[in-house]
Amino acid sequence: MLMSQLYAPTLRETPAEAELASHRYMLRAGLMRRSAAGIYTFLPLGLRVVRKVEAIIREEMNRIGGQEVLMPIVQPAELWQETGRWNDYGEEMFRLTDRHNRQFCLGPTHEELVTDLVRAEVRSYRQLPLRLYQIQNKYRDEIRPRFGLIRGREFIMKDMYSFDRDEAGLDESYWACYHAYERIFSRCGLDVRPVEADSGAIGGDVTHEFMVLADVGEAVVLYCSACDYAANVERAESGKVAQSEVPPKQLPMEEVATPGKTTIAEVTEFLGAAPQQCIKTMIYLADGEPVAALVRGDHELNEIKFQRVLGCASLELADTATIERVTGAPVGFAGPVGLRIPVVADHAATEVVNAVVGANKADYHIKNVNIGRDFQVTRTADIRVVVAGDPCPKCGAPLTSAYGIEVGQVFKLGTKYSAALKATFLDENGTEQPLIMGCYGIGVGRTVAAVIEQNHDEHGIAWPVAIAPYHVIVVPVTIKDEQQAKTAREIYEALQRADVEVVLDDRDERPGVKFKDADLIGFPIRITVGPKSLRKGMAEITLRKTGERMELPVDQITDYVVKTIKG
RNA sequence: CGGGGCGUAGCGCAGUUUGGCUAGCGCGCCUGCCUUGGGAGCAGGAGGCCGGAGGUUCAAAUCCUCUCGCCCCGACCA
Repeated sequence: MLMSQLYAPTLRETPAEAELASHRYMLRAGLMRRSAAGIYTFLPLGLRVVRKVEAIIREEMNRIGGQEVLMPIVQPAELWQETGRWNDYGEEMFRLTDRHNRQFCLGPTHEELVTDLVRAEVRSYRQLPLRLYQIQNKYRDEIRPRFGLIRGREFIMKDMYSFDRDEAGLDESYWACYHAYERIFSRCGLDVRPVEADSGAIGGDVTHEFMVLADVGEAVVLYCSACDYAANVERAESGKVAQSEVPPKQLPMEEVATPGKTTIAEVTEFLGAAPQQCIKTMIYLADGEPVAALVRGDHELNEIKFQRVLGCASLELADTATIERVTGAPVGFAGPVGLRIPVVADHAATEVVNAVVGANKADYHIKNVNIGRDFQVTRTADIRVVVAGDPCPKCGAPLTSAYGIEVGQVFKLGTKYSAALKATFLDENGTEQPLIMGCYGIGVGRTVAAVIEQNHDEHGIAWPVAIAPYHVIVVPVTIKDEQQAKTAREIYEALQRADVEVVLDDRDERPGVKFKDADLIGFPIRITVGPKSLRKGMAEITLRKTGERMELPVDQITDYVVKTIKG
């Protein structure tokens, strides 16, 4: 490809819309352009990268027995109504109506479609396991699209769906995919960490997310430095915190006036108590019924864990009226003493001796409250947000926290969709069974963005060879110099014959411009043909990632390049 | 959805408070000269219904109303 012909409009200045390195460089290097909020056009260079990531994904999916299909973007409402997700998905679903007033959505995912497809054809255990995947655009009307490809409303996603006859089969599918993902991301040049995660609205119980650790990530992950424990903050658990050996003596309860002090910060300051000495009481509505959650004052409640503990379908903070009704006090003075609703306490909250709690009475708190003596809890569970420094639940070593970009997720779905959609098969005994499903997604665009986050410097992108849009750019310092132009052309053609993906920068630009563009776009290898080396019959090779340079005789360039990109 | 900010040339911005005669600057783009190892220089040039609609006025990028779009922060943790 000739640079003069390549549609890669590079920008000297950063477009105002871009915050992250990946977003900035994808625009500046001419990989993509924005069409609407969270919706992008891929330009030739960007598309080449996307296609390469997809190719790697296809290879690894095929390798574990995946078969590619292509399902529609536009999906009928009926299927989604069958599983209940037409309502459950809410505002995030792009919906449309056709001329006959029939309702459709732009698929945010394809569980319904694929299950519908399979239920019609799969009858027997002999047809299992079945692993189908597809790569295509999906749509979610994100509340706030941002960060370029990382949180878009239209995005390219690979999804695989597995259908097995039993749990053991599902387990096999799941781990086959897990390991395929490790290979995929590693081949893309990413440093990825699989973490235990929450399954959220999709359903199912076992799930891992594949996280690219990066400061700009949207998700928080906790991982252990001593063992292999790693989890999304939504799921992360904490080990037992060591208690002091001699528990302090329990003191008598004492009501204290705390006028207008409704937050932990205000109360601790006013009373001169430590936040760890307080127990926060929060009133929630679980499927409409009030329930109280207790966490230590310096801890935060993890709603996702709390909801899992309660096993309820909906969970939200109670409204002011409900709080006043169940506690008898305005917001800010709730406490466990005398509460007549179910109370769930976090483990750490139950260990506070002589705690400060709300008095369920306006402008009062109670000091020296003790569990067992002064109040009872319905149950104790792990319901708080784990933070860095908390002990690892597996080995007790302190956990570290980091931000991550989620590039993939694997789920064990079980029978949630097959049961709802009556996708069944007959086992050896002739008994009808629901298919056991798993689903496995990779955000393709997000993966590209994540690669840039992990592979860039102040000059631009430094692509890993495996997904670089082109491997090599040949830059004659002065195209008007006949000797340089001729040699550059020869090198370019020799590389093409060797199946190297190469661009010749044939533009009549000053060298600085060409070097800057080469660095910005991020070709892994640059071959400079200039007067200095050419006099000696040589050309210069520069490796983008390391900045390493060397001179090589012109006729050895091809061999060197081939070896470098293969190895 | 709440808060904040922004829409003026392909990109980055000034001008808007205090309305005023030809709407500017830098980069990019086109032509020519010159230059060629890290985004050169000179000269000439093209390109804008000032996001859109309505209103006020002798006069609107500027004031008023409505609308559309985009960016950032937040979304209940007593």
